[in-house]
Amino acid sequence: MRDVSEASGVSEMTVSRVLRNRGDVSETTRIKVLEAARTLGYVPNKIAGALASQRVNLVGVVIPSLSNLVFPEVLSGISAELDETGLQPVVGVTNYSPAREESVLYEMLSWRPAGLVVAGLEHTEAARAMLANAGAPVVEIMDVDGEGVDSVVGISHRRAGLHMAEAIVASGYRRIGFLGTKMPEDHRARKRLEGFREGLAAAGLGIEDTEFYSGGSALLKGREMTEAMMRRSPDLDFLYYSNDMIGAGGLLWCLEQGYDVPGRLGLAGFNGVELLQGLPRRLATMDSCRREIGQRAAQIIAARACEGASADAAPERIELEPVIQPGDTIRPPSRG
Amino acid sequence: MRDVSEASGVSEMTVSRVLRNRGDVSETTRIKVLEAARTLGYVPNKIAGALASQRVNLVGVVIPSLSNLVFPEVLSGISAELDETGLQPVVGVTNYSPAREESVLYEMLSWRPAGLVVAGLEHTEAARAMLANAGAPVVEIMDVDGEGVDSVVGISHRRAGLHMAEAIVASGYRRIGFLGTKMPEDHRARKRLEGFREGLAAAGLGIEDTEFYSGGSALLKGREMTEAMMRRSPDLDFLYYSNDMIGAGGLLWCLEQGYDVPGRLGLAGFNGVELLQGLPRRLATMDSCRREIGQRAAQIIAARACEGASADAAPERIELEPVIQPGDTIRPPSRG
DNA sequence: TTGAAAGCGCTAACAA
DNA sequence: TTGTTAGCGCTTTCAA
Repeated sequence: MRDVSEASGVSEMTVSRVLRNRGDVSETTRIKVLEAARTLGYVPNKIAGALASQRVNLVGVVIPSLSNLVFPEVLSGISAELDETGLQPVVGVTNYSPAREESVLYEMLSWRPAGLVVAGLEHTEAARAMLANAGAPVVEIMDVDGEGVDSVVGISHRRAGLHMAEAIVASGYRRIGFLGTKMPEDHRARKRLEGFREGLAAAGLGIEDTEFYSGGSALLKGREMTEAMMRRSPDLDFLYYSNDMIGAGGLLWCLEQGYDVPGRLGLAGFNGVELLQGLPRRLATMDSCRREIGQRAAQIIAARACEGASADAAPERIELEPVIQPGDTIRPPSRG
Repeated sequence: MRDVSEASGVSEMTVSRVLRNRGDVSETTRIKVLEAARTLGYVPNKIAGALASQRVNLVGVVIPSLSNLVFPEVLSGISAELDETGLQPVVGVTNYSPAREESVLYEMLSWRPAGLVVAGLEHTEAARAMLANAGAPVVEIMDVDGEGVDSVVGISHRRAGLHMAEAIVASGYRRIGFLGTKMPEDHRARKRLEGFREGLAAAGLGIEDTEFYSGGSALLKGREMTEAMMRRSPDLDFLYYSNDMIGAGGLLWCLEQGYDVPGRLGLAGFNGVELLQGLPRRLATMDSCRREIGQRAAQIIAARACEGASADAAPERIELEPVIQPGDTIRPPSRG
């Protein structure tokens, strides 16, 4: 900035004011400064600015993975929403490891971000403590089944599973298999499964067979697991998949095998991914509201960051309602 | 830090040394400081640290989109590689807009990042100037067809298109349609198409019909465009898609219609996405080396950032070789 | 092995 | 409308 100040013959303070559109500056000096800045290719140093003003335009976003389509979509919602506010997302990936989450959080907090968006409600004790003392708005996203540190935006995965179970039962299916990921740290998938079991139990039913995978092409795994399960338990009349990709793989396999879907065999996934629209049949699913979750979380951060209302603002708690999209792979509910 | 210093009865300077594992510090004080830091929940302020040391552990990553599967994969490669180096990616999304790219770059440079990874070689003049004067290693990724500002890691999309054309011609296909995105700013898709035309021209052929889309579910668009094209130009014997998702949609449609694939009609996409593995037939494609591109770019940044060898290090230029994966939707080359 | 002084590049607060 | 002063929280450099 010193250079700009000298080149324009204006004090550093006034240069600073021009560059931030702050305070009253005469049009004459404004132009002088801007011109000097441009010809010098001056880029302000936000590190110094942030240190001096105690204001940072960075928002930390902590997610488990980038490979799982779902998180880029959330991130995309966040990024789009923040764009208009001058805030910048900084992404940290935990690979579903609580320990890594802890260190990613520590790293982020050392930049004194304007806000923090973290996937999930389950954290180590140390991570929770950091979030509680972050001195910035924190939004935990994707899940509302549990206690948040500050604000929470998400859906109830437990109820998502429950409702899907009810829909399946209402359609007259009785012998049900479950296929999912082998991920002890995927708490949302676990909660869906728990809710699902609960919903079946209410009708006196249970899951008759399960199949889990990890890694590899989800579409392919869906095929393989479906084949394995139907060979092992040919009497099943419904398969519930923990995500749409494996569900899509299962659907393709079933169609190739000539199964009567949804008559003889019903199928459902989870997430409501765009991909499903191009399949030969639309897989039943449930929208997980990913993009909207990202947007709402970003809005909360932005609102808190812009107003000086950090400490006194009450935590928000937004529960979105995932809706069942029956598609073509579940029978209509049986009457009476 | 002042608190830690007081609580441990050690000078701020020594606290700083302990917290950074720098210089010789007696085990006694080390423990005292660490303990004080832990009980106080102290998180160092990297803003102040960066300002004082003129060192930042942030790496700017500028990509056009997060919705297009491809970029999260690149990002994932970058993130994985940086993890081990203590560097942190900061993502900026341009939505394929050169003007937005310019402002995202400006924003990033104001944080004085340790390095910059930018998708593509096409930038506004101002953006180029910023990159050239970034004072940090810059890696332009995905594309090598053109001049880079500093280092470049990618593939030749022109040659990718060219080679696919050669393979198609070699397999005896003659009446070829092209289906792609309607995106003037997607220079890589444009270059592939140019290379493709060139390859066909070398055999005295041309593209007989084209179809472009924008927005919506790529799989579904692939179906719709394929149907439209085959109704309009039923004599086509090959369809080249600018990405695998629309190719997959096209493949599903063709199979449903009972087309003899690859006998009567050949198909090929681009990217080599994992998804293809679970389709009824493997779509011919070409690996775009996305993850490796991200990794290599991150390696270059990391190497430059760690050594003090910023200014003097020669730019690297890494061209990866995409390989055709013929899958099941292109005939074997016809003999002699 | 430890500490003291100076200052990184900017902005808040106040003065002119 | 503009300028001056002080200092953000750390690290570099030098001295002890």
